[in-house]
Amino acid sequence: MHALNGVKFDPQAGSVLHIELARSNSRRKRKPGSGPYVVIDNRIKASANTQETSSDDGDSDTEEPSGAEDADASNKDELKTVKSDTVQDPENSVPAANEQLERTIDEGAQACSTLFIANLGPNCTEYELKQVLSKYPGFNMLKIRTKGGMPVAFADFEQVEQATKVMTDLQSSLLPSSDRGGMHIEYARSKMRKP
DNA sequence: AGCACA
Repeated sequence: MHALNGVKFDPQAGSVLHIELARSNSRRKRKPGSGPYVVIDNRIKASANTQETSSDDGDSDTEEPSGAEDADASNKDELKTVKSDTVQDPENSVPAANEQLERTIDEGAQACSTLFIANLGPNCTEYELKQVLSKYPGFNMLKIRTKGGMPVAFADFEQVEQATKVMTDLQSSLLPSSDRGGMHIEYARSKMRKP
């Protein structure tokens, strides 16, 4: 099949590559060993290909008296090198100095009163983590969620500074249940962000 | 790197 296609079309036409790829894709559509049900799909693809190839078919057209078929440049595909010379930086303008009272270790995250704790041990319990966090002032509540893999925790505090204190203090610290290194603490991701 | 509840 593919050999016939390559011979039939002239290499000067840029559409050859496109047609060959389409036919090869239709061939790959056949699922090996799937059974006779695939025949319907093959028919549909074959009819579609016939319609596509009929337009570029090399039949001699006597309908047009001018006969300027060679001058038709629709099939010519010139290789154009697309260059983006001017790179516009979208965030070039710095609006103002950040008025953050707290110097955040992770500058990318927005400070908030809820901490996101990850890199916990596989069997880290909420009780164990709560015992550590409850030593700090302003501790509100703790939730542990186990989504398939490793558990993650959310610790909420009264004030942002209190959460920051806990984050900087317990950062990379090991729990008795930790076996994958110290826990990783960030500010919890909030839907409310500065525009 | 991995971000849920209300």
